[in-house]
Amino acid sequence: MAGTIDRTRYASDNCSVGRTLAVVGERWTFLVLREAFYGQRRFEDIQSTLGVARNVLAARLQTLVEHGLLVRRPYREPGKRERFEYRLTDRGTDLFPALVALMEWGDKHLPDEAGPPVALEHRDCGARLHVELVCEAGHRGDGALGGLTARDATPVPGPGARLRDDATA
Amino acid sequence: MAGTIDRTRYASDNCSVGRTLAVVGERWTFLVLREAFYGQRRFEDIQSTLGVARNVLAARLQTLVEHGLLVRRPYREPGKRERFEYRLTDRGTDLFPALVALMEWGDKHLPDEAGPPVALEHRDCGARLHVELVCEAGHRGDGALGGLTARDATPVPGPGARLRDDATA
DNA sequence: CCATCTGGGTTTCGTATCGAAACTCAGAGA
DNA sequence: TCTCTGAGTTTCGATACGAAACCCAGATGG
Repeated sequence: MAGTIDRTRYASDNCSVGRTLAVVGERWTFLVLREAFYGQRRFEDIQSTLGVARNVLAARLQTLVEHGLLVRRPYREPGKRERFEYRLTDRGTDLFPALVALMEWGDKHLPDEAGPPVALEHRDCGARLHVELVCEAGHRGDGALGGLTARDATPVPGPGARLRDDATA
Repeated sequence: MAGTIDRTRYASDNCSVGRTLAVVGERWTFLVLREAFYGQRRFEDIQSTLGVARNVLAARLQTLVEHGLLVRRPYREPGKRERFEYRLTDRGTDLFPALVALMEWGDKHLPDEAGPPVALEHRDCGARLHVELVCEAGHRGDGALGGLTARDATPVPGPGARLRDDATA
């Protein structure tokens, strides 16, 4: 894994991690998405369970809508006036593996004495779900589930890699 | 996936996602870790490739060391004085799947016209690596690689789940 | 043995973001 | 008409961030 993206040659400012974090890297964004994954859709519900400041929540919801991770859509309960709720789009649900990866790291390295507060079950069979690094060729690693680790990975410059302005020829 | 953690009953402040983000959720932290995964170890190198302010980099490195994701260790090049470098610990490399998940989301949803700037290869066989949601029972999904999606996942309260203070009996 | 260079930071100070609490707004119900 | 409610917006003090200057210690050169 080490040393395989030569930073004396390749720029770092067009990285997909950086671009992703520009969208979801602010303080409360992932927690808002977590609540969305748990089915929370309304401003008041998210605000009260999360305890986030209302102006900050408004700002986060707005940028998530702008970037297409949530859609703001009207709803109306009987006898109530029309209001708005926020629902995950496919773009939003695609971030689920990242959220689960963060959760699993916390479960392992910052454990609550009582155990994990949330577990993920396969809807169809009830077994536990995990995030894993897998090889397209189907090779398995040493992990409990056969997942690979960072030590099995070699990052290589892809087609979108750009040279640094000051790269030596 | 929807509505399965009842937030009128369960507290949100002991979530593993939240605890993880308290450690790695600040602005530059993931980018510092990314450079660490690419083999960068020295303050000057990280600072110049990332363009982060030096005081902020110093602060991020310090909290990553405090939380055990990096170790600060001395090194000495011949004819130079002793200096320090930062190396990933196992605790740090365990965050690799989260980083890859963020990268893959960016590759898919915020693509560079030229393609991904970085690809991951399996060190042993050269095939591409990906992050996937997998079922412990081995069930496969519809994805290209058989990975599951958020829609296959049901979050359920785990042993560490705590009731809200104001939860109704 | 004095000056300079270098890696790895710390200080200072101005700007941007966050958090808490108060305020707004519109439509439903009494 | 008065009040309630969900969904925000405004205001203002407290943090965090960014740029640039400064510092420190041990090579290295003259």
